[in-house]
Amino acid sequence: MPELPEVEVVRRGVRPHVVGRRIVSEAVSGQRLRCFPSRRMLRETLRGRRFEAVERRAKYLLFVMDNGAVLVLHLGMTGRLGIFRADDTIARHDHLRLLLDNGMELRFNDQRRFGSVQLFASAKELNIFFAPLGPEPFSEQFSAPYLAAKGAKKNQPVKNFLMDGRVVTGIGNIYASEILFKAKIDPRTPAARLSPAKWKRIVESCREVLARAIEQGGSSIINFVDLSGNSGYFQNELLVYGRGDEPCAVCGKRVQRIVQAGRSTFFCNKCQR
DNA sequence: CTGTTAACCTGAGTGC
DNA sequence: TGCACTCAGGTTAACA
Repeated sequence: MPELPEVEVVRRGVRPHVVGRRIVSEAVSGQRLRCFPSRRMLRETLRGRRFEAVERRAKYLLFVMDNGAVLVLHLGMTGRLGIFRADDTIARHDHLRLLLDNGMELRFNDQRRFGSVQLFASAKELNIFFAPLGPEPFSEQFSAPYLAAKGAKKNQPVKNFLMDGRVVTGIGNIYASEILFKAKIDPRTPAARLSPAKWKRIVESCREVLARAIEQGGSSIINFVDLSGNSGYFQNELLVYGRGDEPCAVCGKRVQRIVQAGRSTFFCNKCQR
């Protein structure tokens, strides 16, 4: 589920609940996630530590602790974070619970277990892990010339190119379709065939679509909710995603659904060339 | 190297 | 009520 906007909404929601608080104890489900630190590692690194900051890189949430360690969460497709009272009922798929020094508990729930939990001892270790990642969409480095250079020899469809975290981070299956609709570019176009002007439209559309989605609290397609359990609103503004066979909002022609690299892509073959 | 497929999981929805 | 099947916001190893 969560792409950049949803992860950013979660970050903004969780930050005021944890920064300045100390971790009293940790509890885990024992269920297998994509990555999960050992109980011992969790205890030794986190117990008694205070949260100093909550940051985001790509679709990862970074909890920076006062000992320099960083707890890194990835929400996968169905991951959620919530703040609960310690005596609130534990839900199915609550995989990590961190009891805070104010009696509240930060809980990470992930139904499909595609999410991950990682611990890094320092920012240096973290940087090694993040080294392969491309730039953030809102960074200066992310520009039309950058994309043109990166895509110069790629025959890969531009939609899949944009979803590659080594190219640019945070764009997933929903926003890739929305961004290309806004930029009026056919998602099947090989990256190498895009003109500088089209790359420029892509960069602008990325920023506009993602910024608007953050403003609207993200998109709730199946189960995304923020820290307070509220849905986002951006799903109401999705122009093509999930609208196969519906009329295009701009020209009225039917929106197409195709499959690219195993994922659904939605687009208007009249508006997007 | 490049690009696609399958696999990792659970659960909701559909059609019979 | 049940069964078989499809699909879902991500990532990544394996494959051609």
